[in-house]
Amino acid sequence: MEYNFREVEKKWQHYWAKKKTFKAENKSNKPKYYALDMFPYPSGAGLHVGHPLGYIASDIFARYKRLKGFNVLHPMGYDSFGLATEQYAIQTGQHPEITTKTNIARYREQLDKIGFSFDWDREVRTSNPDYYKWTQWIFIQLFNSWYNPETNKAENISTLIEKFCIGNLTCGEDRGEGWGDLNEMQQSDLLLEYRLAYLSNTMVNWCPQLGTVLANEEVKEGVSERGGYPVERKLMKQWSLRITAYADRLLSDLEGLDWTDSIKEAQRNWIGKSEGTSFKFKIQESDDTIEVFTTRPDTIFGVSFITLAPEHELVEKITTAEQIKVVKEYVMFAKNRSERDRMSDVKKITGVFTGGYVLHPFTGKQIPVWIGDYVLAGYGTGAVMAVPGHDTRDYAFAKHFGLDIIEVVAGGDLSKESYDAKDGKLMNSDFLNGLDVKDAIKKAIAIIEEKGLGKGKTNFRLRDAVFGRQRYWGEPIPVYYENGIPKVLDEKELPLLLPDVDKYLPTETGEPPLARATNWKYKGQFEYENSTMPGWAGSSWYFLRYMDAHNKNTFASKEAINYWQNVDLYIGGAEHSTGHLLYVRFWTKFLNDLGLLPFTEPAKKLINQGMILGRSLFFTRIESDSNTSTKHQIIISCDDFPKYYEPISNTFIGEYTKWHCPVEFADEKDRFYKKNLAALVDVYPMFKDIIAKETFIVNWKQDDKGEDYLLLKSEVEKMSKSKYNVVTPDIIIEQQGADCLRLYEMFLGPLELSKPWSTIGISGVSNFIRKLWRLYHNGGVFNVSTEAATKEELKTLHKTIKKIVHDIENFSFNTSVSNFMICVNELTEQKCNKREILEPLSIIIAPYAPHLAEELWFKLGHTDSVTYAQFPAHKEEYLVNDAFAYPVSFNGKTRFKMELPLTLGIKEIEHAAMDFEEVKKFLEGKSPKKIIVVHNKIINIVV
RNA sequence: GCCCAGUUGGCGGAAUUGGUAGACGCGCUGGUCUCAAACACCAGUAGGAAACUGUGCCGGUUCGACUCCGGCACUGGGUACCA
Repeated sequence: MEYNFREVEKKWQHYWAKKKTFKAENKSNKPKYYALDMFPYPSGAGLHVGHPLGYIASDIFARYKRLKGFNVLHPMGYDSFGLATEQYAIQTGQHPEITTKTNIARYREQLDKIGFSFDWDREVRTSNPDYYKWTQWIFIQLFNSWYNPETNKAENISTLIEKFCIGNLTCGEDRGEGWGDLNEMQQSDLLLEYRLAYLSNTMVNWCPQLGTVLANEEVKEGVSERGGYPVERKLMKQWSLRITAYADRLLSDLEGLDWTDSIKEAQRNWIGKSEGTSFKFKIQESDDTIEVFTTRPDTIFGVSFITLAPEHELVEKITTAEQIKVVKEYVMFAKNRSERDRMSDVKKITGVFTGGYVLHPFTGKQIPVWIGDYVLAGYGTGAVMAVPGHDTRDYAFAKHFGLDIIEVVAGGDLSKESYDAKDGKLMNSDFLNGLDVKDAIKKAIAIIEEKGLGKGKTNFRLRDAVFGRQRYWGEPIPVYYENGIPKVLDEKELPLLLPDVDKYLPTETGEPPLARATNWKYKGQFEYENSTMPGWAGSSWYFLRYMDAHNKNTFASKEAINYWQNVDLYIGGAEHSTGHLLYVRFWTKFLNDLGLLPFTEPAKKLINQGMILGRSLFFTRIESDSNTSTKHQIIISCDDFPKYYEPISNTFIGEYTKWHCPVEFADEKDRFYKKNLAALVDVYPMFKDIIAKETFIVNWKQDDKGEDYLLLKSEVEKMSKSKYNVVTPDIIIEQQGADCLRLYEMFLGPLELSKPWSTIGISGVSNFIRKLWRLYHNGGVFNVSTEAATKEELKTLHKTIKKIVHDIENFSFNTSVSNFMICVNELTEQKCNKREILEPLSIIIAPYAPHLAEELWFKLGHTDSVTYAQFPAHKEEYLVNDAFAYPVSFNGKTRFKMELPLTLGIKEIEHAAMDFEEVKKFLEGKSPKKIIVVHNKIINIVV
């Protein structure tokens, strides 16, 4: 009887669920291990073959750790608030909650079929009120906290009020009076400038099509990450989180983390720390000053103009009467440019002269003040001292407008380009002349500080995170407004439930959907905040909830947190490197500041699995003749391209276009058969429009059986529903089994590498499974002997154990599958069916192919699950060789092998080599210059 | 532009971290079994007739380089006027 994976896999999945095999206890004598996956957003498309890649890896590791005697927490849940579900709700009117439930059910079914060892009793869903109650609770803590720079941590807002009361802190230049003199509104406004969750007028990324603001990392190249809609800058009153308070700690704590360098580097770049100096230029004939930020104070004598951001507050003040018209026009132009426009013509230089001047602090010279949109309002002071000689952007601006370029650092050729390198001697720079750049920076700062012109300052690129979304399907922000003053709900009043609305669209007046909720008022009278939290809110702390998923009194009990600590292994996609991973680190540090967590980082080790790419297939079409009234759409096979191709002009005759063919309609040779046309149109109605047209001609080809087909063009791209290239794991599980899928996904290559999905090699893995099964069977009957194993058999087993342990601990799952194959090949060769070998083998393969392992374990006579067996240790004694076939090389080129006992010393090996016939032959009578012998490795003879 | 990762047979990929390049698997070729196919099994498979040549390209260090160093090219990902 061959291995019946369908029956076996079902049987054990049932067993695990019934016996709660993977239930993790919050108390145990065993050491703990927390293996976490980034939880999925349950979309309507279901799980595709890319999702399980990381899940399989972490599952193997979790199962391995159980076998090694650890108490393992390996949970799974759903990031179930989000835009896609809401867009679907808008289109169909179906409540997002229903869509979410359906999608989750489908995900769960798919996950179960792969045989993961999740403790499902701990499942979390971010859209469940039981869960988002605590997301809201954390928001309230953020609102009630400020960041004390003296203690370098978050503290309750009361300690700030105290400082105001005793006058240690002033209430701000424009307020002047003491805390007690401020009215309630003024006090509220003042505190909002310090709270970690705060309301303010900020420049936000507004996406009109989505009807909401977006965080910086949700905007890619000027369009929204989801949907690809244009984004513009807009000043809006918004909730934000003061992540910038943690910028320095987020940066410095990266050091101790076992994360990949590329992720750490991405975070460093995103945080963007830059150290420099800020100092003031006095405006001519005015008491006002313009403050600039620079990292190159050494180039102070190279300043030939000042550039302000169009939004800079002094623009109006400094502009002269003659210039007022052009300046106003320019500011309007800059404001109305969308983000994408601005980004797409970065090289286009725009700006205007204000007519105003500032005075150089050292030379007293007049310096013109310009406005340019290459200066960002949100960074530094929104003003730069332009040093065209030594800054590329300033140089371009100066060249474009014909402004002076002064050389102050020797070493470049300023007629061609600016010289930005921090290398060379200062010139034309008064007291800095002759100094190296490094020393000049020091001296310049010293003198600027001495003269009281400015001081050293650190800037971050990181912006505070906009936290409100003008959308429905998210956590309501637990805030109400009393006389226009924002106040948070009492903890006892949580959760603030998401109200029902008649439509999931903004109101006629442009208010967010929550404004549609009728009778939704705090205590029946105060307006609630009607924006909701962003998608990343719930995922910023979910790893904590798994520790104690059903706790009604707190987000997770102290005992649970103290036992589980932070995540030992976190696996997920690299696309979350600057979004999710920064926020979850931020929240962890914040909760640590409040004394609620005993650790400051969420995850000790992080691995990014590579993306599994899809292989898209395309119909290719040539539009025959664009001049005649009837255009013929000729669909051709891609290997017919040359017939329609004009090699001289490098173009197709007529217009060439392509469109996706759903991959499941093609055979393994990328052929689409005419007989499937009706089915294609049936499943994908959009093809009807294209194919049904009368002007549509298909150049079918014929295979050897005379059947009509088209050869499709293939390309590798991201797997997505819209590209018709999604492959779900379901078919593979149905045809080859879950263990096969698990092994195959690991066998594809290193976990971190991106690779296109292809099932071409899967038969090798499925053969391996059958071969392994056959070791334990003879003619279909279970047949394992108790005879003692031979030396060779023991060597095969122990060699394999050693390699597998090494591979797992280095997350090299692809090579461990190879090693299992080698092991099974050797044991088959040895005709081994000894229990002494096969029983340990069934344990070490259990993390990879758990269903198969359980079945073999059961057949070996065990009554409990293999999950908690003991992982065998390898014994070196079985691995010792007594001889080694030394490769003998001449000048580094390997020529032949020579078997010698390992007991021989270096000198003896040398002698043995010189006596060897083949060596003599290669030496041709010459004597060698040198012989290099590396014990157990190589013999190299230099001639 | 900048940052990161990568480049090895027809293909996915190995190489104990400086010591036999191409493990393992796919594919392909030939064979056994079969009326035939599937499955399974056996043999071969970097290129070259060979000497030899071969890990993206050029150079270096070394007895010895896929591995280390310098320079370059290409591919993929991230980021974008951050002063």
